[in-house]
Amino acid sequence: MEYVKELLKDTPLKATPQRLAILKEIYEAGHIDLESIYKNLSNSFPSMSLATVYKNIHTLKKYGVIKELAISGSKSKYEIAKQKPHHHLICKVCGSVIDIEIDTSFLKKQLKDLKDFEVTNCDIYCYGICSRCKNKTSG
Amino acid sequence: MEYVKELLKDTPLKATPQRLAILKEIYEAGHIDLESIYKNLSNSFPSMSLATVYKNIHTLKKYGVIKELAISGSKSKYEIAKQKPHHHLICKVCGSVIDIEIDTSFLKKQLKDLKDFEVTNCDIYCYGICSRCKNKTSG
DNA sequence: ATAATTGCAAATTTTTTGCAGGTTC
DNA sequence: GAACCTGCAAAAAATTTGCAATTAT
Repeated sequence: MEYVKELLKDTPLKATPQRLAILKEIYEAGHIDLESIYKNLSNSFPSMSLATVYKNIHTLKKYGVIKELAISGSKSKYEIAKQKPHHHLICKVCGSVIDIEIDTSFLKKQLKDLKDFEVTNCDIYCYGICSRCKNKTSG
Repeated sequence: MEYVKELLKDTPLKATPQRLAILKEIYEAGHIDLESIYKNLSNSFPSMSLATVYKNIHTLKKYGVIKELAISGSKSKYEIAKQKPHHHLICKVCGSVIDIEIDTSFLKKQLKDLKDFEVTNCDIYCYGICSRCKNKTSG
């Protein structure tokens, strides 16, 4: 619980048990959608209301504690924001998300000189099939 | 209208006036969200129902005629799928989307040898501020 | 003590569905 | 004429809101 509490230290947000439980869920899952957070917590935290999850996702995103991954064709997933810069592999079959480090110096080079747009950050989503699903299909 | 009709030729989809109007709207807008399609068409096509827009977006996406851009923090936008490969600049202020061609050879090189994932395609979303919004802010 | 947060229930918004009538190929 | 598509209205799902009671700092 201490790790997730740390995540709030630069924000005005209070460390309520509900909020910490939500953060812990995201932290442990790596990437998780809102409804799954709620369902998973319903066991360990029966009083948790869905509205609280919504409100927290909104607030945590607003303060940059978590980051939303908007995934084409399925629900958004959330991850802890403060991590080493990385991008994402997304399995088209099972929907799982895997972090990947990509050297983006080439990209920055290409974007630096745009004259009608000033880029601050890029998200790279790589779609394909994970080894687990691939083995199921071909095996 | 002929251009958008062409887009359906490799699919089993019928060229209804509603469907063509939706495609034309997406084609002309470049990138547009579902509700805007409906609202824009409500003038020129008063009988168009929202359910028809939903059903068409779903079907057109399924057959690869259009592509969904999942944008973190706002509604998905749709674009015509058959275009020269490109990626997207997204203005954080006004939400506008601009196509950009990026040389992704660097990326492919890095993704080719992953052993636990087989990448089929990548989407690059570059966030920042467009010149129009920048001029408003600083001017 | 103060301001923020929760949980609930209700309201709102978004998306899906079933079906009768009409249309495309 | 067969299969598909539309529009409507209703249903279902997702998200937001207001507020009284509670809790963190």
